[in-house]
Amino acid sequence: MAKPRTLEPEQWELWNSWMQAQRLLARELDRDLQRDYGISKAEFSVLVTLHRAAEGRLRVSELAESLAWDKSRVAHQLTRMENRELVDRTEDRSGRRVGVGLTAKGRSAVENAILGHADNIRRYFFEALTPDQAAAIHVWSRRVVDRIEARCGERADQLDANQPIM
Amino acid sequence: MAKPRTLEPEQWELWNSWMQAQRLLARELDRDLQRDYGISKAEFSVLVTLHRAAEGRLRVSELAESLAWDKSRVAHQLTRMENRELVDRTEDRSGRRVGVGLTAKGRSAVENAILGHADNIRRYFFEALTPDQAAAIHVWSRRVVDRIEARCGERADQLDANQPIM
DNA sequence: TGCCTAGAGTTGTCGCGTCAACTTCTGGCG
DNA sequence: CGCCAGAAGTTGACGCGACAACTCTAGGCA
Repeated sequence: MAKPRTLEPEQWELWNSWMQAQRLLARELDRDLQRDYGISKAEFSVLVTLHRAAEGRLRVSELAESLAWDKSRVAHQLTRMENRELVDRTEDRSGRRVGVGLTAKGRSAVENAILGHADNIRRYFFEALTPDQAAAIHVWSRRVVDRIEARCGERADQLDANQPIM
Repeated sequence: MAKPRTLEPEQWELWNSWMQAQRLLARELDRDLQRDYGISKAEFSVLVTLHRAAEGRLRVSELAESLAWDKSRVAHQLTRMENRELVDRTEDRSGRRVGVGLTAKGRSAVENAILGHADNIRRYFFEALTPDQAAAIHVWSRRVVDRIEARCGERADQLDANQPIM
């Protein structure tokens, strides 16, 4: 018996409902954050990371590392957020950008949003979950991440798992 | 004891690894599809849906229904894919667009991609999964979808779960 | 007949995310 | 010192996804 060349129907069923769950969940959390606090989940991720940085000010590369985001993604996100005055970038005397911090507006946004967002995660994610389901998902998630990062390793990529938040 | 206002550390841990798994998985599948078959997962979804439609030709609204996508999303996707000559739109005599079908190029792309994609799903998703984890995830996914769709129902939205594929 | 509403489909705009290319700085080594 | 590799950061281009606004048409009904 060679490996089956396609998935079994019940595997497709699982795959589809998982994809669906994942998509709806992300969309719902994003919408709620937008509606209730006026920020997106990408913005929220950046704001939280800055907020819990001890010094309150990070370099782009530290943000990228901490979020496990590509540095160019961080740069684009920061220019959008700088336009919205949620963060500010500081420059050294030569004009080189060298640090990112919260503005007053950014700080209050994240401090307002964080509890509501946690509530939403609990409501949509955890309240649909029994403890053994939680355990199963946790084990499996880590294994998926490990396997993919192992494959990335073959390509000499590096992605430290750190704190993705969203 | 009121409800806790934030998540427990182990809940954050689970949440983070789940989000991470979900993101890496989607990205990896997308990259593989792109590299091996030259199509994105959005394109793949559309092609598969058209491919398994009995008549081989669908209306935009049927595609949207079947994919559980917004109709405007479908329209945008189709114009990109029409430019790449993966699909073609047929018009009635008044020039109104009235049907979408596969081109020869689209058909061969999807027929090549489908087995490889199923393999990738198996490799990344199912091989990291024990049967009881699979069951747990399946139950939970459906519950998440139900809960969110119930909430959407309150807003008089409709989203028939049908066949999301990716 | 003429109106009028509901649905189908498109378009524009914007934020997110990836990739590749580019500049500028920095540190090491001859 | 001068050079050069590599890291830090930005930019541009492009596809994806959501939302709102628009056109057009078919069907119903006076």
